[in-house]
Amino acid sequence: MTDRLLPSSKALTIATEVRRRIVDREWRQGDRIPDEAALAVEFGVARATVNKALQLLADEGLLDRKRRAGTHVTINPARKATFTIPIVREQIEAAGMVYSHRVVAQKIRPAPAEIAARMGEPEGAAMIHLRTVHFGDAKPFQLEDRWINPRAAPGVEAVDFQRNNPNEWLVRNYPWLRGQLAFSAENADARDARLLETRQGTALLILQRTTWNDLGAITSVRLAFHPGYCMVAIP
Amino acid sequence: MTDRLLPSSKALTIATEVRRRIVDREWRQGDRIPDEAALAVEFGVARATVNKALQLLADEGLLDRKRRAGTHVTINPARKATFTIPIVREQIEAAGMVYSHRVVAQKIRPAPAEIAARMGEPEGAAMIHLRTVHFGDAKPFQLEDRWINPRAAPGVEAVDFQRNNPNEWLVRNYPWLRGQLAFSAENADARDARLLETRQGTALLILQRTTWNDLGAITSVRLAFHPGYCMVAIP
DNA sequence: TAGTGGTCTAGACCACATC
DNA sequence: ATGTGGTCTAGACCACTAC
Repeated sequence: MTDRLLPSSKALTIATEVRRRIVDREWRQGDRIPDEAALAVEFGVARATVNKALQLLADEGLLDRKRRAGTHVTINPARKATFTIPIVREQIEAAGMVYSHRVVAQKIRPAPAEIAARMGEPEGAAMIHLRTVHFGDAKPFQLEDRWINPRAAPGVEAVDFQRNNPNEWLVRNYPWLRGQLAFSAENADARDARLLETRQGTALLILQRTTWNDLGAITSVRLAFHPGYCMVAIP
Repeated sequence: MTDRLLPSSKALTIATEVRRRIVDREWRQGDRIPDEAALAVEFGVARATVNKALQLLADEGLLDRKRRAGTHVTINPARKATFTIPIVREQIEAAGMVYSHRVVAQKIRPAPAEIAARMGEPEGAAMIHLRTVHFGDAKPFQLEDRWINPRAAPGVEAVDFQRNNPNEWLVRNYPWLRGQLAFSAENADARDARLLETRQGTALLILQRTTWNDLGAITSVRLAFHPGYCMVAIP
């Protein structure tokens, strides 16, 4: 009854088995489980292998591990979900549509207070402001409102963003060290509605992202997805 | 200039240094980096330690690793973000507010087609349907519309959800093996608006989640957050 | 077919927190 | 004080795949 596709490594096999014992309630929430040495004997592997398996489950949030106290099944497992930060072009092409984009505005402007604060840069710093619509099969898919800090991304002033997707250019040329990312929902304003070809007031999924490298904030962007868009994560 | 807080382990130190080389463009997108053996010599550690560091960066999406082909800096790094699946009570209490909840509806009902399909259960299967409002300082924070499958969570019929927060009870008693999770935005309908004390049409962030264990789908829930709510992730 | 990463082992030492 | 996990090492064998 417990047979499934076998994970390909010993560590994964052990992780799967331990997960099963937890899900099947052989080991209950709060229980202390056998220590690494004991499990190593039980499974006939080295302790390092058990350690790898249990660290995996601890990362998933299923186990709490502490030196000396041992390993316990998490009582209130606030588990984690991961999602891949989407690249519009790939998203659209993966859906079998033809990708295109149009830059509807590009200007060098002083950063407004809100953006400057979010990026940790002085208010009024000169930045590139871009508004881009991304299309799938000529239907608006995503609206991008981006500020780029030339001091953290030298050379960016010379880029032709009609040819180069701004996100792809940045990510390829200026990898980031640290980022922040938030989801929210907003009612479409007049401009959102016009560019996304929908009605004002429609609920839009908003993804707000800011990234930094050694030199400071690279870029801060607000992505508004077309109505009905759904972003899936993998817990 | 590159001095930062030192990571506490050799593997993390190496990961940090390799990340720095990528961010500082010593190693460019698409470049092949030295193999594990070479880096082990350079850093004066065992190959296993380098392996651990590089696997970490590969998980982050910064490196592509293939046997025989070596390790390359990812060309178009679609990096990952993780967020902790929130537990309402903790969220509210962490914000310094007083948590409370009210079950506004609880019934055993046949699963409607959409829910059954999402859960992979037969249409019309008897399930518990719950509607709960979660409050922070008596202000509506989150609206929960949940279906629970008693066949995957035996004993659930007897639980008093006025006393036990449904999510906490389930998560403590029936850990899940597999889950699905999606974000979207919806305009508040009449009921959403009434329960969240807002206006109809307001944009709401929606989190839709379904979880499974060995016995089948445990629960499927739609969480609607109060207007303006923002969910933060850690890339 | 040979070079690369993936994984495992046996052993070791250490840090930490509980007992 | 002592038992637990955290980490590292040196060595080994294997799987994959680019050459």
